[in-house]
Amino acid sequence: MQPLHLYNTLSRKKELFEALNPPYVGMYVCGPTVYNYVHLGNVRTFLTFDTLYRYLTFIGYKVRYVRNLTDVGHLVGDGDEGEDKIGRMAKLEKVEPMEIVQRFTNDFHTVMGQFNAIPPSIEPTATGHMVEQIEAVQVLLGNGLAYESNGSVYFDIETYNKRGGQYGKLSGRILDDLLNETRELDGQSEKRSPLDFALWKNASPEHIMRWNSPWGAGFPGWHLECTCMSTKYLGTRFDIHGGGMDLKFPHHECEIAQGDGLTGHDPVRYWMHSNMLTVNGQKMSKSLGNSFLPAELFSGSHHLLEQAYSPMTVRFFMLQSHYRSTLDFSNDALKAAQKGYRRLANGLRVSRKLTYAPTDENGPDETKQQDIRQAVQQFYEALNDDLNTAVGIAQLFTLLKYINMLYLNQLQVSALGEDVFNLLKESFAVFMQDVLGLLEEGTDKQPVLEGLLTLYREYKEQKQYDKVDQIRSYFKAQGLAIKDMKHQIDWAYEE
RNA sequence: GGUUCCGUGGCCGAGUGGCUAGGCAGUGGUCUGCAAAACCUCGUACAGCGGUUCGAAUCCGCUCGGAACCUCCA
Repeated sequence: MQPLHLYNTLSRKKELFEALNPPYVGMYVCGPTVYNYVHLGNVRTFLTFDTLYRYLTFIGYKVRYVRNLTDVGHLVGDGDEGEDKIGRMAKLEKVEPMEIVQRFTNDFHTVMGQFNAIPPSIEPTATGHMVEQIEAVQVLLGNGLAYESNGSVYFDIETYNKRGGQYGKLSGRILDDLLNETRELDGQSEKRSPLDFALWKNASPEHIMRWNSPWGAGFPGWHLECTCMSTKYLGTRFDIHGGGMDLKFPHHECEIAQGDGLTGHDPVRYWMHSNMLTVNGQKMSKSLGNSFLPAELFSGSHHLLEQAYSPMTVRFFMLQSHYRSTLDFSNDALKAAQKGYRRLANGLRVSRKLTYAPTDENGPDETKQQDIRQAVQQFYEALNDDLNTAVGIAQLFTLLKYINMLYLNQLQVSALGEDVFNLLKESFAVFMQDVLGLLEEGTDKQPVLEGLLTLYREYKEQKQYDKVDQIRSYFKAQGLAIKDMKHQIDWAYEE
């Protein structure tokens, strides 16, 4: 079997994944700026890396997963000018900046929980690492890779590149082109070059988020926090750095330059980027006005949504595509995903009831055994191939078919043999729940349903079809279906 | 304009030289009080043109169409 390969943005190739210090893996993912609600596009990135985290753990790595919260330094508008996003919200609402941070941090955690994302091992904040950031600026000033100007400190890209740095190598940009294309902006005169980015910004008197520093009161630049927090918790060399594609330039480019300037090398071994969620072919973003919030999705209350969709439907929808492809949101696609997910969820429910209790003397069917073994094998192959969850899910549907056949007595357990039966049952549950993070929804209602079903069986026995139909309508209203099978009666998730 | 990427059957979406991905919808069947569910069956699609090759959706070139980044965004 092919071992795990991951696509490295830096080399533009799928590379064999070799942990720097096995069995440990360090993974850093750029988290949200907590100045507003996360929208569905943001969620895609976090679910991608949640799946990677799950899979790495599943195949035996001990992963330290660090995902930060940006609670200062991310500015509105152009480049290094403009208001702090959180500071602006705080002013608008006349509250403390930390109230803004707390509110949207809470929301973010709630939302990620709804999507069944595992919390990271460490979730550091920029404001909590002011000392580290100031120290980093001092080191870069000492190196001659940064310069102070009017109480602000900028990274000197020209010097960095003269010393062998390759600013632009991650995003495939050439320095001269960047210089020619960069718009001259007002107020950038304190920079030596328009490409230079802020490590520390002088705070104007009305700026409410400010910290004392050797250069006066100010605040850290957005790029610096990730460098400081990733290397603090994962070391000066760590395995994986992830984020959305739109962070490649300039954010991750700047991180490489900072990390290189501080440690003498890029701390990151594998750079990974997840692609965008689009709506009608265009990137979902707040500025385009085509974004919607998870809460709106769950309630269906948005003009782009024809109905409500559950968190697991959305998770399944996202996993059906590859993380490096753009994924276009549409109601038709979501509805299809909902049905597909519900079939799987039903399989999960049903598979728990299956036991190995052969009732005949027939021997195993080698073709079927082989089919199941192969599907299990191909699941690993798919995930090992740069986390190809789409192909992994295809295997799940192969396994589902056998689970359904066993459940409906269309196939006898003896045809599989005990080993393959157990492989089928366990693999399906583990792949779906542990690796892909797809849970069965609405399990709390199940006792009530079971009670109704008992009544249903009685009425059916007595051929009281009007009452039978009544119960069936009730189930239908809950989005469930009653199934009358040869040997038993059960319910299932339907539309 | 520069950089990168994409264009797959009714819809979504994998696949990157020969081997049916998968899901949803649709067809016919088995089963059934009627249904539903489940299972079986059926779809020869790869933007267009040219080239390389024994063979291309997959490689190369051109054309058309779309996107992301280059300015805050996961």
